[in-house]
Amino acid sequence: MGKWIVCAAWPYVNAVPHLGTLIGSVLSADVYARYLRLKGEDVIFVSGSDEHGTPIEVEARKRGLEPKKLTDEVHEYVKELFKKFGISFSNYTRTETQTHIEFVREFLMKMYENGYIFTQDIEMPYCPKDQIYLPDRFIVGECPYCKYPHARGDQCENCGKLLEPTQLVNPRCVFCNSKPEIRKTKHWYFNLPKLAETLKKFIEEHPHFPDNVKAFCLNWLKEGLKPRAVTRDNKWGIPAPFPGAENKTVYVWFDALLGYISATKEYSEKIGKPNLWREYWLDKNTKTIYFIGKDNIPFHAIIFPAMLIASGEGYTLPWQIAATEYLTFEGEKFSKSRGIGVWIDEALELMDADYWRFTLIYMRPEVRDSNFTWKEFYRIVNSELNDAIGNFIHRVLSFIYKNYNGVVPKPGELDRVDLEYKDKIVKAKDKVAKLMDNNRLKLALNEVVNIAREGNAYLNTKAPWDKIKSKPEDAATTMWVGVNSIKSLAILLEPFIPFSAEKIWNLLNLPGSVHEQKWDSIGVFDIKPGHKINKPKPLFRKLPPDFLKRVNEILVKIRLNIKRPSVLE
RNA sequence: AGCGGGGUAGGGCAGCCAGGUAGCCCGCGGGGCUCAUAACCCCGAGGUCGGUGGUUCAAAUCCACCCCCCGCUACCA
Repeated sequence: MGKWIVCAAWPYVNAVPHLGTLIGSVLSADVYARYLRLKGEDVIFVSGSDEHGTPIEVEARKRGLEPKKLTDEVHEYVKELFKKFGISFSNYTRTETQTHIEFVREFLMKMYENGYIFTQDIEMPYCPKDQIYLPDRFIVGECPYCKYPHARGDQCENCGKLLEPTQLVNPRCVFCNSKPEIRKTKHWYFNLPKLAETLKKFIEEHPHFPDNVKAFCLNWLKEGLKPRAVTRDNKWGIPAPFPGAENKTVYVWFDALLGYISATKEYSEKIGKPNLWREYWLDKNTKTIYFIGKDNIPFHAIIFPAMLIASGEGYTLPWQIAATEYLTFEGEKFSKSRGIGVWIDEALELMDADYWRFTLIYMRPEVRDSNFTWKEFYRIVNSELNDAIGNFIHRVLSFIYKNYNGVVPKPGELDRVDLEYKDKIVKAKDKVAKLMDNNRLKLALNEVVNIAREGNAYLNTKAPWDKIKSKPEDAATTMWVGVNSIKSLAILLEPFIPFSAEKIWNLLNLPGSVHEQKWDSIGVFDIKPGHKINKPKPLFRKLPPDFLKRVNEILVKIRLNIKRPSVLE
């Protein structure tokens, strides 16, 4: 048994997360954390709301609110949604907690004391009307190359050229359209180049990072690391701890990444063992795994390890980075402003959590972007979840219920077909585990569905509905194998669809909870003859044939009626 | 533009790192079954594996170039 910290990227709470955010970080991490627990590992699973930074400050200002008021409400709302999705966090917190703020300030001071922080004056565009310094992309103007009038300060979306804000013709503040002026300001920088060699070694010699993460990072390193500003002139954020930096705040990335540690610390405090977090984070044998989207790789594979090293405290460095590609929605990018996509609160109004968990993992963008379509959603719910899994379970349980009064019959000797099916389940235990270990959650789930498919084929081959008349002992054997395989199936399904797995456990009338079972008990057929099961009822319902025609209309209604925090209206 | 990843039957995906007559699910055509939620099972049709060239006895797999999609390019997070 080993110590694990499972980390899910912190959702930025300027809005309700959409399905892509869910599958990329929080949901994938939950599946993995649940799997580890079944394996008997010692797991702390953390995440939280990332609530600082310019976009939130601006979003709040637009609504005439204090940023804290905005994030207070959105945080509570999102936290509750994740609970409904069955995300089994040890601690889901936020970056505005006292624990986090103090931790970040102390941590950055250690980096400072160790000589990794220096200051530099730079010139930044400043909006005199809004009284904020403007990041490049918050300045718009005409592209000097293609004359596109809405080019951003970092890049023209029309011609794709990379730009400097000073190149824009007629530059304007994206919020109020005033002309930005250039002001000089002092900032505190993290001396990344100082760690270039150490980081190169860390990544090159890393035994677990996937090839794409390695290649990406080594390329970054090859081009040379640049110092990175740790401070911002924003009002909203954690006050920078450095001497002379009293009016600055901490750049949101240096704050959010440390949340993984501070959330563990807070968890320790909550359970009354305030020093427990050290036993995890300061132990080199603790495995930390980060579930993130592909855009986040450099922050987790380079900047975060660099910070951990610079602190000099001996924190355990990332053990694995499980980066997903992107989920698109009906062929387009999710877009809040254009209303493209489904947001996780709306999703729950439409279907229960397990339907989403199942379909999203089934579509998980593991090696390339994948596309969410309602057609595919409909197909996966109806043919995979319902027909393959739900129906297999229901056929076995209702057969036992009707023919044996719900009592598991006494099996005869297992024949070749019985043994072959049992063997498939035993093999699936290792097959699924191996895929999970390699972060191929989608393929792992597919293997689990295969067990149900094989189960259906097994039933057809054995035809207990005939045998119960001609050779009752054989029908009894089939049902004993069937009910035991369903027990294994429940455990295999637990990481993916925990609510339904628990329902199966209850239908089987087994003691305790499926969540507390052991992975190694998969393939162990220990339900004894004479065991009484509960009255079966179908686990899932199918989407109606007109679903695809009606889904947009349904969604419109959901959007009209949904109760979001007032700050988001 | 540079760097990274991807392009495999109508749809969704695996195989590629360790080359050996292309595999899974859905859909489609045919058959079977009737325990089960019109569910289940079996058989079949359907692909010159983005393009071109190369290495090799043999290339989806290795190499080169090209086309298309996605991401990153350090002050969005």
